[in-house]
Amino acid sequence: MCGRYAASRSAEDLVRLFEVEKWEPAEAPGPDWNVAPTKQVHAVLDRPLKGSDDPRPVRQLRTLKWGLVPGWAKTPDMGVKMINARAETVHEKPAYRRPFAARRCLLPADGYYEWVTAQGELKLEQEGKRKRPRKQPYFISPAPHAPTPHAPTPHVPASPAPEQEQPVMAMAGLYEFWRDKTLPDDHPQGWWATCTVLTTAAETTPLANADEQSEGGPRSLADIHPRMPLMLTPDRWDAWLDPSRTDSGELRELLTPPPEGLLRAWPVSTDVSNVRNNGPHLLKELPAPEEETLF
DNA sequence: CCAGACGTTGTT
DNA sequence: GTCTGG
DNA sequence: CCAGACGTTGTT
DNA sequence: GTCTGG
Repeated sequence: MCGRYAASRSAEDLVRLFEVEKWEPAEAPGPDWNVAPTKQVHAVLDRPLKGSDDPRPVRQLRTLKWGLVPGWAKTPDMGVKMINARAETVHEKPAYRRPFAARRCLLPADGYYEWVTAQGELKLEQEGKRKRPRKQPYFISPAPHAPTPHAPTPHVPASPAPEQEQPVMAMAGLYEFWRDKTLPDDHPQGWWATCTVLTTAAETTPLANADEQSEGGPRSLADIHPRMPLMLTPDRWDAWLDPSRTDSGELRELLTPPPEGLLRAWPVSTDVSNVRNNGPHLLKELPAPEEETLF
């Protein structure tokens, strides 16, 4: 699944990578290495401009709240549960089918986190020997060879071969609007804009960094967790975002998992487990994880 | 007809 | 055990 | 997703 | 809002 991720890129970088035409710098969330449900996140979407007569969709970078609240929800607390949508069933679920048909987005990330609980820890917990099982967090992100957009970099003519930067992980998402009827019509927070992350079956093939991982570590993403966020490679971004696409079958084809072996994973500090911790150090590989019994 | 769900994941 | 906050 | 709370009253 | 279960 995907219940925590990192999104540290600046709005300016995202604008360049996704060829965004319209965005509000004042609304942009700052870099966040510990994005949790209910937080504000960057989203890329194609939509007619707010308050414009022109119906043409415009590529925008907008700020959404993670946890989709369906338009018909009486209270917004439903969003807490709607942080993920299964790609296999998203076209038919009551909460997701409308946004799937009309409100698709990309959620840019550096990568995401998963927690692995060792078998022995659960045993110790039920025996009352441990109050809570220890969990080893992992950070999973696109390997340097993963496809990256070839958008023109402005103001850098004849630049030398671009240094291999960390590819952006564009997660397939849906967004929705919800009206808070307890607030007056003109209230600035009268409308919520929320989103969810699509998931798919985790890969069972070797990790992109399999060679560098220690002997007892995970060999595939499925070793870490049975589900993973659905990453869209750049060749699918336009089609996924295009609101004029309404054919459910065609849209579902876009949700076939990306080529295998694009992602790498490594253990990170348990600092990430507490949402109050933040910073680039959360992504750092643990030199000596205690994982002998994990896999 | 009305009431109630509407979601995903992991665990035993 | 279950809900809330982040 | 994980961590942390889970409650009320009166007093300074 | 819309579907399912009873």
